[in-house]
Amino acid sequence: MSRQHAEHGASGRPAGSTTIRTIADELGVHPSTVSRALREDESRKISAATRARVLATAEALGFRPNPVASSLRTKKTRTVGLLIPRLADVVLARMFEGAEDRARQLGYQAITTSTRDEPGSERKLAEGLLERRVDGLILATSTTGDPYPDELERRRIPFVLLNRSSRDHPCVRGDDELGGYLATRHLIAKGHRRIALIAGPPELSTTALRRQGFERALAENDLHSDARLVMSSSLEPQGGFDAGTQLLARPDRPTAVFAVNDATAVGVMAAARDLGIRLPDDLAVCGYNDSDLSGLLPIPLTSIALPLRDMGRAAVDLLLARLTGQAAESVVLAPRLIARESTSRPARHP
Amino acid sequence: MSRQHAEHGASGRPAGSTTIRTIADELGVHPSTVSRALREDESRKISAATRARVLATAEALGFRPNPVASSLRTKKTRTVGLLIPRLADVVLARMFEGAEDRARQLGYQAITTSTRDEPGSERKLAEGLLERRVDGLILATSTTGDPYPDELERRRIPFVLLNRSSRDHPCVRGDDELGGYLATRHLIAKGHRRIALIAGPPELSTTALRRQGFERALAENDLHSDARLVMSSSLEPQGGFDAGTQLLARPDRPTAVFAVNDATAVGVMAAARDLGIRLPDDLAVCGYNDSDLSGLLPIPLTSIALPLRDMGRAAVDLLLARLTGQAAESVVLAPRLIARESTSRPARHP
DNA sequence: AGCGATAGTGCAAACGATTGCCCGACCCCG
DNA sequence: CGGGGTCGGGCAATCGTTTGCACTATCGCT
Repeated sequence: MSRQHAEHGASGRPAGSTTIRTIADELGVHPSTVSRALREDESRKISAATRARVLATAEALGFRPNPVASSLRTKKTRTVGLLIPRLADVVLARMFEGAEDRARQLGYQAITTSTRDEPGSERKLAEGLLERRVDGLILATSTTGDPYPDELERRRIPFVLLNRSSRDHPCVRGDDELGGYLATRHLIAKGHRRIALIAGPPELSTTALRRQGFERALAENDLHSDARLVMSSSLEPQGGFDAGTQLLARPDRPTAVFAVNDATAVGVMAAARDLGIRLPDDLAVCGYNDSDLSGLLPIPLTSIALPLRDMGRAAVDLLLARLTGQAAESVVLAPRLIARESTSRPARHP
Repeated sequence: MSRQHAEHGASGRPAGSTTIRTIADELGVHPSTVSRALREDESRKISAATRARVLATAEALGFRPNPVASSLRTKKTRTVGLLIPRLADVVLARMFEGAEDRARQLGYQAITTSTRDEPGSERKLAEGLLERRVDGLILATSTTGDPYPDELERRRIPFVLLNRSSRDHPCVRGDDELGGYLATRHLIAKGHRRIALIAGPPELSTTALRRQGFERALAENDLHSDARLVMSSSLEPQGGFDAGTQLLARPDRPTAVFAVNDATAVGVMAAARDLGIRLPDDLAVCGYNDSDLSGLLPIPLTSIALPLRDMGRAAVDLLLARLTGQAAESVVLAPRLIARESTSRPARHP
């Protein structure tokens, strides 16, 4: 209440100037009493009257509890670490937004770092977060052979996987097998029989499962899977462009392409353009993720939509469940096909 | 050294099990000695011999200092808060990556939250970060009338602005006036005389300055700025589409459009397509930011490139300079025009 | 030889919150 | 009136690190 405090306008005193002790002195009670009064939970050890007084002067003094002190004592930081491959990837960014949002709702802070897909950086960065004493980790980075989740398990460090699964660690992901199936079935329904797959990198669960769905759809329709029509690639547009250029230069080129993400699908479209192949008449293309660009391309792109934001949210929920020792069931969310112009024409067989 | 420690494999003991005190006991010295030995800086108050011994057993015991305890004592968290409008925006995400990277290099942790462009959320989220005791803030969210930076200044809270400037607060940004000028001059050089501007929201320094550059280029070439060819818009593709649809439906429609970002430029291209206007012959389009999509569109988009990652880095450097009380000069980085097919044809005047 | 400087450590008090334990007051009831 | 129970709150230790201060050798210098 002194004059020096009055300077700090709208937002009260500078953060940290008033502590639990200031309040205690003001009221002539013990700091521990203040502490208990401030946290509801404490099994009714505080009279309603003093609690009210504490709350009132806390408010009046603009008290902001110091989470650092609290963390030191409780050994909980109310912080979760989120590791993702690249932030500039729209898909991951959206999951991040969901996660960050949900974490904040629950009184947690999400802290995120991107591994840039550099080898070994997943582990290094995760350890960095652990040194900062995050309560748990969300990994959106793991690959199929990745030993790191196993190690975390052994070390009893709470974590969940996001988007990409590995072994049977708790994971929140889309149903990629189903997504691949839906995409391919859609193309088959349009009459396509020579369907290529831009498969992405093989060591990711996402791409591997989309491929399985692709093959299941082919098999169900008595189409043989032609290994020459399945191309590994990066997940960047350039990868789609390179693979697409090879595929489309073949004499018996495919009439449809399923690309495991939108970025490579865009690359394929660019390759087609350079080869003078017109969409959607001469070639159908289906992507994955339904990034916000899909609908705005000159030829709007058919794609598989995933509830990305919900996935981020669910990952946080799952992790927090693990933190409180509850049973943590993996979550698999359903994808949805969004049909657009890029697959609008029936196949024209040569 | 006991057996229970041996279980934890590759990464040493569980984080937090060995403290400075463990080491002190092991060596028969006082904890304060260990503390001093571990931090180089300490003005040579420790003999090389004991330092070596401390370092050795710290290593052997897998000691990881607890930053929470350290923060409590020093009142520094080595953490900076970064506020950005939307993470799913490629431009911002790239700046974020730069910032996060640089922060880590310097022993800091960047923690990021996105405001989703919701009104009032900048302030609310920033205060949340401050309650978490971040050492400083990087705001990529401020608008021209925004009172929040002024308030932070009054409260003596260290911060810098990123991308968008406000008053003369310390800021790292691209030279948007120059960028707007370069884009427009490029279009003029192609022979265009009726050039429209998709201006974005007027309350951002970025868009306002790009517009100023646009008008300077026109004035230098004795072209009058036609208010009917300047359209406010959102920064989303939809905004470009709407504005573009209006502009291009005019009988005396422009032969070129400068859109203040790539997303709206894509929207304009979509509008042109719907109206049967062909690019690049009937219409030239120039965007801004050179997002990685620009080069992959069916008609690759001419755009203005900014060193986004460097901007993120520079913002961290600037903030840290302020934190250590050094002079903090704002940084303005130069943009670069990347000419592509969307502006490849000379203007054809009706 | 004497004396001040200095290097190297130890000591203990912080930092701000949490929490197990204890204690006094009061109530209820036989 | 006494005993057990409950309620409300105080006490002090604790989390792990940092840092001002005090102390003791050792060293250099006159």
